[in-house]
Formats: sequence, C-alpha cells, structure tokens
Amino acid sequence: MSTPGRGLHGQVLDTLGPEITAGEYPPGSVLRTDELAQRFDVSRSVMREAVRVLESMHLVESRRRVGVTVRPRSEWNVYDPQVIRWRLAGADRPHQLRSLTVLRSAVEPVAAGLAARNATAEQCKELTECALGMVAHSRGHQLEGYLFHDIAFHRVILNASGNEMFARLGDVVAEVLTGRTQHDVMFEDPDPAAVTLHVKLAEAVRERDAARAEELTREIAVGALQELDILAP
Amino acid sequence: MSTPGRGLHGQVLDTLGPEITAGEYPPGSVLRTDELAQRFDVSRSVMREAVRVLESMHLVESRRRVGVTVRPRSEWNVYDPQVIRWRLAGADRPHQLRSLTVLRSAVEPVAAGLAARNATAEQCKELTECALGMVAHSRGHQLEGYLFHDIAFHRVILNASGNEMFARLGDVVAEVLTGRTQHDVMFEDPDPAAVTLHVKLAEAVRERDAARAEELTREIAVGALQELDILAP
DNA sequence: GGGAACAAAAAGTCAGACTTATTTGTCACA
DNA sequence: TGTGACAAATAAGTCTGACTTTTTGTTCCC
Repeated sequence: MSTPGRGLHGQVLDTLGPEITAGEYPPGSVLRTDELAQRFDVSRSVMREAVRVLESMHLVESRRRVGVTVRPRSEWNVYDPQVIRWRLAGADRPHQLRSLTVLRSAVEPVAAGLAARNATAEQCKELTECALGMVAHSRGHQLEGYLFHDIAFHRVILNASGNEMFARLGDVVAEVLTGRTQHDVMFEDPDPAAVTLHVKLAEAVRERDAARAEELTREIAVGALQELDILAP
Repeated sequence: MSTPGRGLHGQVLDTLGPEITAGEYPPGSVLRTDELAQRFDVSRSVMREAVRVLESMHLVESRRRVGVTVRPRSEWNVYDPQVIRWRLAGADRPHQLRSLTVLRSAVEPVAAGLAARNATAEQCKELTECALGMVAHSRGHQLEGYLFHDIAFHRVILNASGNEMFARLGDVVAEVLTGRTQHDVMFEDPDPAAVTLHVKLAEAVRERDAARAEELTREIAVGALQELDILAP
C-alpha cells in the first residue's frame, strides 16, 4: 500500500514518523539533525529532507540554534494520509479509529445525498455491483472479499458526490474499514442489516432519491458508531 | 498569516506552490530540479528540500531519470492547510470556497451536536462572548470585528466537539470566512438572521441541547450555501 | 521483430566547508 | 541590583562538487 521506500529519506520517515506520532518524543522535545543523521546512518542532506517533510506535516518545527522541536498533537496535520497511516499503525489506533468514524458519520450522509443528485450512470452501475459483491461475500467468512467491495462502495459514493474534499476522504475510509476488519471488531460475518442498507442505498442513488440516500447512510453510520461503542443517545 | 519565509526553500515554495496548484503546469508536466534551482537561484540542496515538501503534499512525484512530474488534482492532499491557502489565493478560489463550504455544511452540524454534549463551562462562556461580539459588530460596517468573532465562534464549536479531526478544521473555516468577507460576498452588514442563529446556538450548547444545536447549525450552513448559490432543493 | 547490451539522463547520495540567526552568558555601567 | 551591550557558542541553513544508482531509450545483433 502507498509508496514504500521512495529513497533514503523515505526509509528514515518510515521509522521516525511513527515514533513521533506515537508520542515517543513528547511535544517540545528537541531533536538534532546531526544526531538523527548519525542514528539512521544517512548524510545530513537526506536527514534534512526528511525533517522538511515532517515540518510540512506540522509534526515538528525546525529553528536555528534550537533544533527540531516536536509540536503538540493539536497542531499536526491529522488529515495527511501518511500521518493517519502512522497513527493507525501505532498505539492510539483505537482513538484514531473513533475520530475517523465520527468524521465519516458527519461527511458520508451529505456525500450520499449529493451522490444521488450527481452520480453518473456508470457510477450508479458500479455502486450496484459493489453492493451485490458485498451481498455475495457477506456469509461464510469471506471477509477480504466483503471488505474489498465495501471500500469500493464507499469510494464510489464519495467520488460521485462531485465534491473534491469528500472524494479525497476515500483513502481515509479505506483505512478505517481495513483497520476494522483486520483488528478490532468483526470476528464473524458482517451485520446483515448493514448489508441490506448498502443495497438500499445503491438503489436510492440510482433512483435519485437524495433524502433517502442521506438517511440510509446515516443509519449505516450509526451502525459503525455502535460497533465502536460510540453512543449517540 | 502562517509562517512566511522560513528559509530559502520556503520562499521557493511560496511561488512554486501557488503556480502548481493554479494548474500552471498541467498534470504530467515534468520539471527538472536543476532547472528549478537555476530559475530560483538557489542550490540544488535547497531545491530538493522544496520538492520533497511538494512531494509530501502529493502535488508532484519525483522519479529517477524522469524528473519531477506534476500529479493530477485528484491526488493532491487538498486538506493540507498550505495547499488550501495556495488554492484560495489562486484562480479556482471560487471553486475551492464552494467545496469547503459544502464540507462545513456536513461537519459543523455534527460538531455542534457533540459540542453541546462535551463543551466545558469555559467553552460555553467563550461561545456566548463570541456571539455577543458578533451582535455588537453586526451593524455599521464593522466587518473586521464581526469576522473576528465569527471565526472564534466556529473555532470554539469545533474544538468543543472533542473530536480532533473536527478541531483541525478550525483553520479551514477561518480561511473560508476570511475569504468570504474579503472578496466575494458580504458587501454590506451580515444577515441579521445568521447573527440570531449564532446567539441561539450558543444558548443551545449552554443548555446541552444537542439536537437543537445540530439543527441550528444546519440552518447556519444553509445560509452559507445560499450565499454561494449552492442550492439544496 | 525481439531481445540483450549499452549509453545517456536525471534524481539520489555524500562529504566538507562555510554562513547566519539565535540564544546564552558575561561584563561593565548606571 | 538590574540593565544594557557585546561576545561566544551552537545548531540549522546554504553551497559546491564529485560520485552513485536507477530508469529509459537506442542500437545492434540474432
């Protein structure tokens, strides 16, 4: 997934990024470029490039005569897919999954409503195929196949919304769904009710029923929130 | 605003970033590090750091023997505050404002509902103060003062939601509100109805009425969408 | 025509010297 | 005692040049 080992600086980031996002260096900690370069056995130029990337993610701040200081979590670019991946791979994975699921619950219903208005015929077809795929893999421990179609389904919805901000959350949703299947919940087959809701949603989009599409997605979201014990009483 | 001129590579980005996000180099265009370094009159090391940052934003991809190729817009990290700022400063500013306003309309109602549950006493107080500030500056062309309190208001809501993903949209909302005041709409005093809604929203949060807070925010969002002629029939 | 060897191109890497901003400490002076 | 200016130390920032590596495109031979 993504782009592994695109150069030495990338390899450095693969270990330094997760360390920082895991909170291994508390906010305010100071790193020295030279020391880091030694530790990773790379030249200063390579290390500097890595630091620049971390800086652009607002994970650290580099200042003369001071060093590279770790920023407080509240300033991190938490929408950066790379940061999301690092955090999902670390200790606060549960916390991250919750945050993202709440975000999904806000965004996806609106996106579905827009999709019902804007989806092309091609997208409607894809949506139906995805839903059928989910049905086909909903029984008998075919979790990988189910996941695949689930991700594709939500990606089509987000893309069909016609809003680029929504569309770019496709990767985030994919990470959340993958994470959910791989680790936390879902030991057994997916909830049949959820499968039905997806089928109905595909239908609603096909029939241009925006209000119904939005409402159905809200129900799907409630299910996802409940799975993580995020109550909305 | 933000952090201007943090080193030579930053200055390069200040002009190269906007150029790319403005679509000046169409997707697939190839840039050469050496040429860029010459053009900006900086060393290759500095230029490389700049390219690394653009790469981490998924604006470009750097490959050996090929050069630095511009990626299609659909792959850009459009949630990166820097990218947002660049795009807002460029030609597709209207398009960007629409996308972001739709995003707001999805996120803020849910955030407000959560804020009604999770806001601290301190946050409730701040919210009320902001609302009062908006009222106080709502007449007589005090747009700057109104804007200031409007931004603060929405920032408090997003922070009080307790969800870090929502909280980090504070900057985005600030950019949108600022952009709206500075350029496009709002020649005259703000809509009195909007001001009233904000006051009521502060009240709803104070009274822990999540459903009402959510609904009021939805009404505010509808107003924002209408201002940009984004109809939701 | 297809495949292997070769050449060219551009990014990637490294090492070292030098510059500059910022902090911190010191010392003199009020 | 406090305050200001000045000096030293420090770590990032910058530049240069040489070298390596990967990828692409070409050419040549079968």
